[in-house]
Amino acid sequence: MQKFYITTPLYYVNDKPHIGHAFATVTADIMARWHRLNGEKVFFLTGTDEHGEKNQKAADAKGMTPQQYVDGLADIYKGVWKDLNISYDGFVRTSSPAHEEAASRFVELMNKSGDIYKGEYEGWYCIPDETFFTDLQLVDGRCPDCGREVKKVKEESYFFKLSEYQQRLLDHYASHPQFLSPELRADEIKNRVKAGLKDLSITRAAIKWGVPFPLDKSRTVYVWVEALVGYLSGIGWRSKESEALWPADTHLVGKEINWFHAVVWPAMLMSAGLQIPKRIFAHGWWTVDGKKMSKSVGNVVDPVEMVRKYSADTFRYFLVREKPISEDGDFSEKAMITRINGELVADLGNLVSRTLTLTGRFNGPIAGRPELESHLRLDKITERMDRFDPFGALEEIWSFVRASNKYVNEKAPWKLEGAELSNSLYNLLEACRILSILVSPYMPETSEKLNAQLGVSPGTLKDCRFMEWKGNAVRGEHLFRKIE
RNA sequence: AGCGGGGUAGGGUAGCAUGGAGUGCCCGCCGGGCUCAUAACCCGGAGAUCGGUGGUUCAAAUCCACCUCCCGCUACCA
Repeated sequence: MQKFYITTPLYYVNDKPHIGHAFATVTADIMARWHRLNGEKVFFLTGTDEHGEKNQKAADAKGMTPQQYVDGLADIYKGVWKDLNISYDGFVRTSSPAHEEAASRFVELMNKSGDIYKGEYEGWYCIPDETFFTDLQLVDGRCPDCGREVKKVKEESYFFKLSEYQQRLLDHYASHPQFLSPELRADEIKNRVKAGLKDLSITRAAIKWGVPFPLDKSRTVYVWVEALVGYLSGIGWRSKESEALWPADTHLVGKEINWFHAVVWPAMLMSAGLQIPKRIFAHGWWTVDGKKMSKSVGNVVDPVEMVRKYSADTFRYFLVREKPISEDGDFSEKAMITRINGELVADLGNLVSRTLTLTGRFNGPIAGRPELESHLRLDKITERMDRFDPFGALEEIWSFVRASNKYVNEKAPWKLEGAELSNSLYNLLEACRILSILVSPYMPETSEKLNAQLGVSPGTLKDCRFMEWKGNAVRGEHLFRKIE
């Protein structure tokens, strides 16, 4: 059986999830559900990145231990994913003992390869922000975040010989064109790697809330290096199951963390002697009402509120329908309402509604010839999904919805009777049944409702063709409520 | 500054690699049809000097050069 292992980023838990987190997680969920429909052995991992100074300080301020503090945050994430109907198979937390052990073991493997050495890190440090910057990042010699003065700091540190992997990385990119996805991000990474790689400092002396560095327990492992290992610890690295799942098929990541996944992570895996994931897919960002989302502007979109207001299915639908996964796009409730009323209510909901009303008026057996089948482009839908394009697949699915609505107008079943009426109903009912399957990764609850009204059991991709009608259709409530 | 991406009807996009009538899609607008359907559905129409200038060519949204505007990334900030 074919397997499919997909991950979301392990979210840094400095706050509750916003639309960006929801977008990545919903997208990964849709892909996971799609591959399950295809009969594959799927493992869908998400989780939280919980170490680092920020969490330690936040915990101190609340008089809690860091562990207590991040426990609460991890629960918030899990709660939101439940609200959004996320079907994850694993949830990895970087503060868990299993993860710490895995991270430690990983560092030891890198060390065995001779890729770790002790050196000195030098950088510009902004004391109030507690952040290091490189020469390039400074703005007029000052902190790019707060504009205050920075201080040159030297710190003893262990390094990973990232620079030695330049050629192997470039070779890998060349021989695995899909690895850097989407294409428009590929050159960005290739050119930067071509320009040369610096070794990566992988320990922190000052940060206590982290995984102890195995070669020198007075330090902790740099959070990034450690968090990446979460993709292994999250599937129980070195267990039988993890052997069958690795390498990951897709790491879905935000474009801002593409570097770590497309450069640092494969180099680390090469060093540790492990296989490289098949695809790193960098997704785009959301603006909100045309503006960059930020707390200070106060336009942060809360997914929980959207679910409460519009339902999980409609919010999920909007997130993947409004823009291509790889592009940036704008979120507004107005745009969402337009999509709900126009595409869900008027296209899909209306198709089901008119089909079931017409069916309800007919008493005879339902059978016919597949006249609508040529409008169903399952090959195109599958091709889009294979390219990690659930947005494009939705376009194809909707062209079938439109063709079906058109079929109703052309056939005018209300004027037909007998075998011709039966034939038109057959086509519409089969179209609805197939649509229910195709839409299920995006809107699982809607698919269930539709199946119940059609009187059919959930199908798989194999059932997405016109067969004999075997359902028992009874008109029920509207699938979607129009937003006035 | 370096590297990368982009500027196509009122808005959003596809098309560009392999040049061939401004061709497609969604929203909005105008008109018509239908009456099964949540005034939903279907058909038709208006609306674009394809960011600008110059070049290559019989022919440029598409290729080349320059200009201009917007955006992203720039590694120890997760």
